[in-house]
Amino acid sequence: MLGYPCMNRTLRDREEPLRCNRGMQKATFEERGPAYAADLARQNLRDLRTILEWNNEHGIGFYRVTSTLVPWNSQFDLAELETYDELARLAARCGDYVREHGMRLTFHPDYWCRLASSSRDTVERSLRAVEYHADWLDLMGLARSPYFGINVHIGATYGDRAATAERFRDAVCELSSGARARLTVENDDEAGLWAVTELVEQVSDRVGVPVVFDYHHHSFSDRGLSYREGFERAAETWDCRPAVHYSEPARLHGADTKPQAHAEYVAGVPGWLRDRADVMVEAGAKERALLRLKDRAATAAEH
DNA sequence: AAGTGTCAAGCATTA
DNA sequence: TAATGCTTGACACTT
Repeated sequence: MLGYPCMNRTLRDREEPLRCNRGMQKATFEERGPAYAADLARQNLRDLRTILEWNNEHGIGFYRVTSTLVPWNSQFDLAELETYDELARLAARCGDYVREHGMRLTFHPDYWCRLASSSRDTVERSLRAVEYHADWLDLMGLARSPYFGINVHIGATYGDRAATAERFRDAVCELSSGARARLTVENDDEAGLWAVTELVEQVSDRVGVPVVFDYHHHSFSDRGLSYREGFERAAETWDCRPAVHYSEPARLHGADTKPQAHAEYVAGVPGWLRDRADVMVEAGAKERALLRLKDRAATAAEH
């Protein structure tokens, strides 16, 4: 399966925009509190169902859900919301649809989720972030498996790689069983950060967290492994179908940007990767990049 | 209605 | 020691 992250531009551009990432700034949250967050969450969950239907109708089975699905969820528990039952019903409608159609969802908490931080406060906030993503998956009734993963980066070395890996493993062991069962870890996009091999050896082999192979990031930290070799190392850490990320550098498409920047579209996902994994295509044009790929494939088949 | 500056959270780099 | 980039949309305020 192929997938795309978070925003469906086609549905967002409608007269009545559909989206599942309504949020608010701090001042508004302080003024209006969890009740307003619950109202936005209701609209987000309602639209998520429609986005999933649209995806399915367009042959897209894989989707990354935004972390703003329930805005400000770090500040309250879902269960304490007055509209909890309604949110639970709306979430269940999403999960039911996913299961009925054999689809796959993942989450990707933002870059301040730092489970290996040298600051204990940051670790605790990060643990909390993973937990509330897991709450959402529970609410949807989706399996406690990395198939419905919560994907994070280590994202720093704090000047001591071994100590950082150890803190990450310790944090993994602090998670609830439901959250831990869903956690995945992805290779970083800088040479000095975490490469596939390091994640496999220092995290996955020790505490069983599967490694999400990011094809583009691998080019910054390949440690001498080809793309295929990097993928193979990561694939061994999965006991279900691996999830991987694929994107192409914007530079390859003529943009004058830093090497890490993603292109708007992708020319094509390698067949060997598609055969073995579900591929999250991270392209600026989001779902339109996938539609273009399918279009190209159909055109090629005619010739 | 359209335009603009700013935004919860972390870290590394630079000035 | 303090500012900046990351990556990007969307919020919130101004015109």
